[in-house]
Amino acid sequence: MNIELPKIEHEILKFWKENEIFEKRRAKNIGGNRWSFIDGPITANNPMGVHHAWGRTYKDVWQRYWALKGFDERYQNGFDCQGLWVEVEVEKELGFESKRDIEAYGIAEFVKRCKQRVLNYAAIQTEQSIRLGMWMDWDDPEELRKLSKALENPEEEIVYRSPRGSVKGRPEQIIGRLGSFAFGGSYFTLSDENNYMIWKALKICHEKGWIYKGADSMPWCPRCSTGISQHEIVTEGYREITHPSIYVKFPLREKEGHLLIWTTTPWTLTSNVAVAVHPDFTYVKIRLDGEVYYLLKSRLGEVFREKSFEILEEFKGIQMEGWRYTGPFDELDLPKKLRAPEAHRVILWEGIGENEGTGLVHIAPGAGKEDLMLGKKYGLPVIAPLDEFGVFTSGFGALSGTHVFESAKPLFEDLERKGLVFRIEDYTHRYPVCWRCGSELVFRHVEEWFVSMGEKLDKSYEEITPEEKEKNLRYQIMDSASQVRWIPEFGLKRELDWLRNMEDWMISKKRFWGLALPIWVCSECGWFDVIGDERELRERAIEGWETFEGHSPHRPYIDAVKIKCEKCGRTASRIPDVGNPWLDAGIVAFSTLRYRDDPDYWRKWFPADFITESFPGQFRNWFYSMLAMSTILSRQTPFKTCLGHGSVLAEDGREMHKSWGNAIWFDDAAETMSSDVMRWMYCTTKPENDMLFGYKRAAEVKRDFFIPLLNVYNFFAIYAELDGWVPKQEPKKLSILDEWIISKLNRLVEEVTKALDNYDVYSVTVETWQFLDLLSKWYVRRSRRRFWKSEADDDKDAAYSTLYTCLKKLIILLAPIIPFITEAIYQKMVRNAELGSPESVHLNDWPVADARLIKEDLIEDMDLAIKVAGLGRAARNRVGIKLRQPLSEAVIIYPSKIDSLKKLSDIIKDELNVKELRFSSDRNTLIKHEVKPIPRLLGRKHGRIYQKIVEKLETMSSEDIERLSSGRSITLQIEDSSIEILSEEVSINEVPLDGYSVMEEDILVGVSTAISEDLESEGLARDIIRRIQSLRKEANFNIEDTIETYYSGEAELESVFETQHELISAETLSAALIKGEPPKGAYVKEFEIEDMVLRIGLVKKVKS
RNA sequence: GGGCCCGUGGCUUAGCUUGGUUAAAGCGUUCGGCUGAUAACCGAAAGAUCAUGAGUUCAAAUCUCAUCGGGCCCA
Repeated sequence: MNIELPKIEHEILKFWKENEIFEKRRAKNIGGNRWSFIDGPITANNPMGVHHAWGRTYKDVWQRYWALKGFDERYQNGFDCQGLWVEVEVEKELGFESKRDIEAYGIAEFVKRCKQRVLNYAAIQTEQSIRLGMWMDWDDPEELRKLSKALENPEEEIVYRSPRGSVKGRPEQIIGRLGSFAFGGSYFTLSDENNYMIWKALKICHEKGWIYKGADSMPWCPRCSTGISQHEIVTEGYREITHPSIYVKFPLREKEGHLLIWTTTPWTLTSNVAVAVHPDFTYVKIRLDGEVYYLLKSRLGEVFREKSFEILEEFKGIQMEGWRYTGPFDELDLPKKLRAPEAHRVILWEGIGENEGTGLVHIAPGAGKEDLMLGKKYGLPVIAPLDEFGVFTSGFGALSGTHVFESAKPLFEDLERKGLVFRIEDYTHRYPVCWRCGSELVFRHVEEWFVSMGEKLDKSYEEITPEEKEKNLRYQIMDSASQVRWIPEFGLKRELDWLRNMEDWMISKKRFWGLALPIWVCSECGWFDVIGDERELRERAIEGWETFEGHSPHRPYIDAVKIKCEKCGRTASRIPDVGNPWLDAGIVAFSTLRYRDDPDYWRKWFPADFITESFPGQFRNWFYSMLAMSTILSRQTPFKTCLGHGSVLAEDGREMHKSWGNAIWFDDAAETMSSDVMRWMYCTTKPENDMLFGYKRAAEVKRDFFIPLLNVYNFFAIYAELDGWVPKQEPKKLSILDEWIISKLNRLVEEVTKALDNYDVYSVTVETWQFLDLLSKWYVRRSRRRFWKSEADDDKDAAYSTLYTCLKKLIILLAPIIPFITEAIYQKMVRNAELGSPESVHLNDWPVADARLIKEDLIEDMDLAIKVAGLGRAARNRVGIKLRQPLSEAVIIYPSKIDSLKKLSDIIKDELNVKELRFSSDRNTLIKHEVKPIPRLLGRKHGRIYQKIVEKLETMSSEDIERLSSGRSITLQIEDSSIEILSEEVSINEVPLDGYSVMEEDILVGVSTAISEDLESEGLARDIIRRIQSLRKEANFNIEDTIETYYSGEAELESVFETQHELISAETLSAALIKGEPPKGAYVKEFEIEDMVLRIGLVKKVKS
């Protein structure tokens, strides 16, 4: 088989489609045990990336695995459809700059564009996912594109071919029902059911009193008139900017002097309410030029520089708490109205740093995130100075109507007039900007809708009582999270940590394309209610229903519907906000499992056995929103096991970026390295680590795993075809090598099954790779001669049968991970050989290990034999005798295992190319001790007679050597005197016996190095055989062709052809060895063997 | 400011839960060998202060603490 993997994959995709293999697998499993998987929706806003492919590989691996085990599954992919990301892309398409452009364009038209974009990218992602090998209940991508186009003619009825049959209707209605049970196919979070299901959940929250209108201070782009999320800032939204910073004096009311504060956003001074100090830092009261100031001691040098000042007092920040001061803009209407002047005081905050400013931080809850948090804590008023375009609202005197970007100058002039300026200077810092238009962001106070998470109680989760939990969603969600098996385990810790700290869930977003939040508010009295579903809305509608009817629950049509205020009797309208998109994704364990229309179905599939997603972000996004929704609706977890994985980085260890030139597009990767290689790369990465993805690694994986796999198959295929071998019956007699690899195989089946049951595919790749390695590098290598044999005996049949079984089981085990190449091998190998075998590798049953076939002893012994072979080769290597040269014997010293190793003698003999194998438990069979005097000790001690001692030592008896090497001393007779030699006075080395080379590692192996004439001639014969074989190949003869061999050359070589006649002709399939010139047309070549010339000619013998 | 993950030969990683011989593997490098599976294979060699420091212990890559560096998240 060739190794152009992408080409094979396209063929397999065609095969699956034409033969409806996936449909057959599903049909086969219907009614079986259920395995429930819920797909975390992929945002259908751009093409799929290689980072998506990691998680999607996991998803497919386990869906396929449980399918092979006969489990019934749902196979529903999900697309995330609503939210700002889609809006932004559509705005770019249309060349829009701000929200105002959208309003001018028309919300209905804009929303239509968003739907179209989502459908188009869902189509592309569907195609890409199919290319990756994902088996899902896919909508036809062309049909999705058709829907997208059909939106241009909204009134025209069309026919949509859904996976479960054709349906007719207006495009908007069809789109609203995508993914429904009647249609089949992927779920889309824009579907009517998904949206209404969220309504139901929100209504439950409202009934429990958890929905409220609150306020948050968020980064805001005055130009685009929209809030920017923290995430958008972090990814690409900081720039070095120089601003005028100002030191301002806040006069104290009941004490002498001023608080000295510092800010880089002077416009926020208009909304100042308090001043914060760090409770533990040291502050000082100082005098400078006759004025008294308070500030952080460690900032003195920076703030006053060379000026001379006098420290009057030192104290901790906590002592300043409650000091009252006069604010810089207390005369303005709005601060007065909101009673800011009365609220001014010093508060405590541990978030203050020591590296900039004065250590006194001016706090404006209407213009800063932390400010608002502190304001809440201390019950401070909130002054919001800017409207949505960044202009000062009324109530700010001369500043009203001024844009925030133009406000610095008038502000400074005003402060100068009041004598409150200490110093103004430029300050450069990293400042957030809008990633779309580059405008500097401001923090703006906005009213938003929240779901209360419940009070953060001042004790650990374990200590929360059932009564406390009853009212507190936060701890209820923790209960749910604790029911999950998190992989890796630290997932639970992280999720609980997030839940412990999280603020109330802000569910509103002031945009256009998204969930229509089902909150209706009376503009007169402020009463509000949450609508729970479409029927309730219809019942309570007092106007606008006709406008809405027939539309999906999206803006603008839903906004037409009004209900009656139950408090004052006037009209209540829907709030214009759309929902946080994590509501959309969080509800899918209910919306897609038919919670509303078929509770039995829901109970069957809920909770999911398994979900898997990339870690970054999901603890606060999908994992969280799933848990939250499910806790609200059912007080339990929606998924039992959650497998998380890291991020995909480029091969240089950095994030992939188009502009850095290190990004790899999914489509390119699939067509260059192949989907199987990608999938294997993902599965060979430990999920908790980030992975480095690139073509270099892909080439490595291909070379190390895919090519050996194909080589083993090719080896099998070549000979099986030659012999016409097909699996018929159980082989009569397995060789010891067969039994060994079958043991390994069954053990592998056990281990792979266990690992996949445990959601650990990494171990599967390790185990299968090791098995393939042994199969290829030991079993096949050692078995080659069995396949070459010309006669079809039982041993040959056993070899075929064993290799066939190993390959077949191996590819079934690997099928979930690399579904293409395993299918390709299966089709060629199994389908041709076994009548009635399943049509596809994926239609097989998962292999079951036969424990009786696992021979632990044999596995151990073979490991040892492999080691012995290695040591033997190393011993030969050491004295430079090449492996082609036969030797008379090898000796193995390993007392404990001699008997079991004897069974493997033939294998070891052949591997080491020795005639005999000798076993012994006596090391002295191979080595002797060599005793050498240590001159430094003996020479000094015995002086003159030292030379005589040396002589004596050279000829000493083996008993004496033995005494010395065991640590005892000996006595030498020299010139009538007895000399005692201590073992410390000599160095004792182990050396091989003459005629042997040895190698030791736990086990001692030696080979005899003496080469007789016969052995030498056989070695030469092997050299000659090798040359003839390579010539056969060069001549393109078939493996089974018989030849005539002509030779001439140096006499010594010529004589080998006579003495080793049989060996040479048998090995090379030579019918005759003929001395002399070859005839014309022969394939001729000249060689050199050990500096001797040999000329060989080959002629193919025509078959009679 | 807080939480979590990671740091092991030139490169990529295993080992850490449960401390115990000489820290394991692949790639790369060098030398030698084998080969009718050949886009392979086998043997050997060189190559690691296991991020740093302290502690616990008879014994630490492994447990504890601190520091440094990379990453994720929260504030």
